[in-house]
Amino acid sequence: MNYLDLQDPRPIYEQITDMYRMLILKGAMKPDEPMPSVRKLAMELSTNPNTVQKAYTELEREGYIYSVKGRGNFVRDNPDLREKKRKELKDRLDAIFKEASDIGISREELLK
Amino acid sequence: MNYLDLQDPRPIYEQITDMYRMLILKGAMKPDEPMPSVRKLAMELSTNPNTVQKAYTELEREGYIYSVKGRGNFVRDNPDLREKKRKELKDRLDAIFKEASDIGISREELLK
Amino acid sequence: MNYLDLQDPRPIYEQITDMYRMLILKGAMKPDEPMPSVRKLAMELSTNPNTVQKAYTELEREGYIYSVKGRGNFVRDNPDLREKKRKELKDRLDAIFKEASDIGISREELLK
Amino acid sequence: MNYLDLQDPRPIYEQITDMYRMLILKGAMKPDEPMPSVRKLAMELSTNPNTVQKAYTELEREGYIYSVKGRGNFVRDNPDLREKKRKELKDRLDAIFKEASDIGISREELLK
DNA sequence: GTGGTCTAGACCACA
DNA sequence: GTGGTCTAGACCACA
Repeated sequence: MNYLDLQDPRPIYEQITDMYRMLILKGAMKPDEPMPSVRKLAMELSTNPNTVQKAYTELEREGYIYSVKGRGNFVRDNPDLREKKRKELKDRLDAIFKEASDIGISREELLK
Repeated sequence: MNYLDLQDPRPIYEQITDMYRMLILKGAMKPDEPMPSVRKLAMELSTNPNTVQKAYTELEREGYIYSVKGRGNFVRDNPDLREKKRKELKDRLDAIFKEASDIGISREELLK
Repeated sequence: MNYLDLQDPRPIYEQITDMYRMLILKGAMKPDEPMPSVRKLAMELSTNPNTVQKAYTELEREGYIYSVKGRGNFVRDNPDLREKKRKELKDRLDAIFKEASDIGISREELLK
Repeated sequence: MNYLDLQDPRPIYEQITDMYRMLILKGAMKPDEPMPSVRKLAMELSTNPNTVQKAYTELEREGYIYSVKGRGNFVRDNPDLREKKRKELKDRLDAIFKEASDIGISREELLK
């Protein structure tokens, strides 16, 4: 089980979303598998339920999970997410290459 | 001269540091060349002098500029900066490759 | 028989009322025809009997069904329901047209 | 100035997003015009700053506004929003027509 | 002054 | 039990 890193400059809710995005994209959590309950995860991470709720709301908005009132949150079956993530990583890669090229460092020099 | 992009989510002081880091690394500003005065740049960017000051303090801390009391700020002659920056870009690149590999996307798939 | 869509954001009891409202208005269920028993439907939908009970109470309140103590629930003979539903749909339609017109989109532009 | 309707079953934060979505789409608020500050709007609506913050976060996510740290929130220049909204209204319209047709009510009967 | 994050705790709807 | 909304209040970064 992963724990939060208080040294990490990212806000707690973002560390939680990042953690579950990876678990879901990696296939470690399968479609329709239940997410930990908001209150339980808050206790496990020694954080506030509102913070977990905020993370879950964000994951739902992004299509990673869905929520059923009174029952809990569940992993969504969303095959597009992987492709979206690939594109996002590709864009970040290109931004780095551009930054490098602006100061005269070539792709090759960076990759080697 | 570049202007600030208010729609950019980065804080203003960071947009300023980023801008001057690039200008210096690129060689567009030479060692010992004077930086614009804090007040003048603040006016040009229609921002708060405190914000420009914060950016300059950060650039000084990173070794990009030096300040002379009563005279202003100047570009520092620092040949290591380019290598430092290359390393930083390389690290960010590797972080992306790791993130990709964690969800089963290879370097090759990302680069093509 | 329709099943519940757990990814549907509507609460389960509402999905049940919606389903039976349609079946009754459509004539797929006739007056005095018995509704499935609360327990049986709960099992079929793998949901909680309390949830089905809540749906039935709502359908009764709206005049779609009537309940006979000890015997179960039955479709009510209620010729006004169709007209009520027509009016409700009409109202929702007008609300959409108003929302559109507020931002300068005409009925015609929306309908085409 | 609009006030909240406590009778309204929608949550407060949603009433706020709905209100500003309309104002922006209608053109009553222009690109780069400042939104009321979180604290000020909270006072005006006699609600909690967190609730306004939640509304603004949602508006930002949907592309209606952008936020500048330390300066405030501003209306975004986003010409796609109107088309998105038109599509959303169209979809809701079609859903009503489908519901009607399922119980034997024609488009014409509903529109007249 | 501005927004953003977080905690503690209440209350509600739903299953 | 579950999630969702809201309040009150603190603290931080930024301009």
